[in-house]
Amino acid sequence: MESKPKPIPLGNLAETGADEKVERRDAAANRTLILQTAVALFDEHGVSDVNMADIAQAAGVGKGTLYRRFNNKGDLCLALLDTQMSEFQETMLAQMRQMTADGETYMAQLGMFLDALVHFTAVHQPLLCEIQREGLFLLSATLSLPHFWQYMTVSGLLQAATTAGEISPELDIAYIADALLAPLKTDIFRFQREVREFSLERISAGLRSLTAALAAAPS
Amino acid sequence: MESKPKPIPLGNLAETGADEKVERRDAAANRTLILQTAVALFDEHGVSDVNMADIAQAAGVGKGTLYRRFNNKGDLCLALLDTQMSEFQETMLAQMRQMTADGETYMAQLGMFLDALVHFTAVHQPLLCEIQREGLFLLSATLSLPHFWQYMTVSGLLQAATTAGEISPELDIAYIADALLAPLKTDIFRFQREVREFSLERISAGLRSLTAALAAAPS
DNA sequence: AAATAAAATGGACTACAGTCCGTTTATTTG
DNA sequence: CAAATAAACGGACTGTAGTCCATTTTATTT
Repeated sequence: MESKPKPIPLGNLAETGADEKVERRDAAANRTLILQTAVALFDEHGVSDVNMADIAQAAGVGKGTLYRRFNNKGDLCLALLDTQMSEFQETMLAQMRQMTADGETYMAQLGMFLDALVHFTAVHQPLLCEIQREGLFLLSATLSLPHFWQYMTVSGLLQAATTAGEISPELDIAYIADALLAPLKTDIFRFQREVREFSLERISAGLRSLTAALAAAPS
Repeated sequence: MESKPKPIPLGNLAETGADEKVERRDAAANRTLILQTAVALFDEHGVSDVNMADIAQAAGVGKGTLYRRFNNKGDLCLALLDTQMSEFQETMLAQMRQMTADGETYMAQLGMFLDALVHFTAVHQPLLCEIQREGLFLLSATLSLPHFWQYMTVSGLLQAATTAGEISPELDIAYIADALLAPLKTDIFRFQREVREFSLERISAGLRSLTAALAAAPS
């Protein structure tokens, strides 16, 4: 368990190593072609109404080529979200650093993070929905990138809060981190938005009330 | 919003009305035949390794017949779970009545209910997994039966706890009820069990710590 | 520049979900 | 009991995900 007050998620979410073989020129060209085509189709018809065959055809490549780059639609969507996830991450880290400098509590930082995450989830819902449809979530923890770094951030902040005495040391941080993020999984999030018709503010407030309860409970 | 201290979920989960047309004899026979066949196949190969065509063939009926009774695999699994859900429900209601009689708090009852639900989820995980795979969850709130009555129970208890002054009246009960149930959705539950390797006790304890925090926080 | 090896390509192919509709069977009515 | 009607039936059919592999393209070596 990391006990550093400041969690440091991985930098670039897509390529981790340095010894990665360079991609052949035609392959690289096709990757960008596919991504651009996918964006165009998604914009026109909506993410859920576009299938892999459509993308392959529109991009003028075979299905084999498409699947060579992206194992499934979720994988492709993950690639489309990569940049924005990195930016969001950067912004959050900066904000948290600032708040620490301003003497704000870690639980306050957690509240801020969850608020921001609610908005991020709302904005990117269609892509996140596809990303989460796959078993991506299950594969060896490391592989659901979105959940992974969200989890790292939340558990890092909870750990820091524990060390700082803001919450009880009895709490199971690993569990609580998952549990706080659970209602932001797209199926539940969509259910709350579309069926229960909760506003984003209501969802944010609900999550905050949970963190507030944790902070207020006796150790 | 129901403010009764005791939530009363619907009795029989499958058939609600009284004016339901009687099923033709061959249809009824096929339904039981299909269900029995499905159970046998599920037992032999595991729920996830059996598809609808397999079931139809093993039962000696056409796919059309199968789909006429059950819209999809999740629907079929829901039918298989119907009895056990009703029993679980009955047991819980009885237990809660007893606890109320013994002067236990509603939040204590909530803890008990969540504990039991963790075990129920673990035992029936494969079926629940199929049930939740479908958009069943999304359709008009009423239609995800498992979630629906779990939600009714939890929100009912929270409401009662509020009235009894056990938790802050500021809390958004509808939100909290969803949020407490969210980590028991099968994708997250399986992730915690299989990847994080959490024990059932750890999961129960984690949920309890959340309810405890709610109960302990000032109003 | 030609030969070779490795990687990439396209589209046919398999597998499964779910639909459709012409035929059969149970039930009701006369 | 026979005819009429409505429900149920079976399996062919469509649509989509994802795999496979013979062929083509790129990069490397001589």
